Amino acid sequence: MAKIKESSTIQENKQYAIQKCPVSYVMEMIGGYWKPIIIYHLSSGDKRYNELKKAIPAVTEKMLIQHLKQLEADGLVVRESKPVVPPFVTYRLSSAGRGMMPMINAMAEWGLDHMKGKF
Amino acid sequence: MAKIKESSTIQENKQYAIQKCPVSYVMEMIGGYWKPIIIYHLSSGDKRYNELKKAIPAVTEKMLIQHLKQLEADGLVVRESKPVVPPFVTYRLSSAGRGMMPMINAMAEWGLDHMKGKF
DNA sequence: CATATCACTTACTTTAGGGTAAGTACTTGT
DNA sequence: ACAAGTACTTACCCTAAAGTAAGTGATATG
Repeated sequence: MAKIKESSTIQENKQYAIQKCPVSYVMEMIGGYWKPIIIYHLSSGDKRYNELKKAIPAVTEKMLIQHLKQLEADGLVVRESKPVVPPFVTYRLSSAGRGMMPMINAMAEWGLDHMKGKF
Repeated sequence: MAKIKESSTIQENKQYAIQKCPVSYVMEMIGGYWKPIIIYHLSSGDKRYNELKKAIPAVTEKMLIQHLKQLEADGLVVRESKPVVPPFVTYRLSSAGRGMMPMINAMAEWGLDHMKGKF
């Protein structure tokens, strides 16, 4: 996975933000272009890798798998693979992942309100 | 302000995400490293430019002003300047900005819970 | 008359994230 | 023997976001 140069100011500032600010911490976890969309698709139930791929046609395989790995590493998503050929892999939200649904809904609600010009 | 090459796939995908997904839309607005921190400092009342600068020592002036301009352009923050010398400029949350506090609080709550290992 | 204050600007560099395209392993079906 | 299906990997390139450092304008103050 992409190497990071942990001596850069960018990294230092990011760490600072993530540690000082729980909101930055959240955004670090769900901040990729495709992550909210992946989470949305998983919120309605487990999906196989290929199902996600078809559900989100614009995403490339590299990005899809990269985001899935990150979500898994952050404990938001659980990956389950059956040792068969062809492979059978399913992804689903962990309890932490499901636990963020109220937050996600709050975000979506504000977003929709703001789009519509409320406030 | 930074020019964007709107013909790139990155831009297309971003537009797709922002339009399809209200959560991505929200993150586009509050997704800079410093934006949540700026919003946090403004949530307790108006601040002068210099007060923000002092309150967030690690941010550079370029980033601070850039994020403030974006927040203003997105209607989250209001800028008020008195035509005096030296300048006297204050920033405060707009009603839309204040309207996102419940959402921000939901995010912070989940973030803190997750940091502490809840779920 | 030089320096300080405030709120920015501007030109340039670096880096992390995203994108493209091709390849891998393993087995079943034709 | 060859293609098809599934779930990835890998190597390389491009762009937008972030950072660095210096400069601007208008006035007041010593």
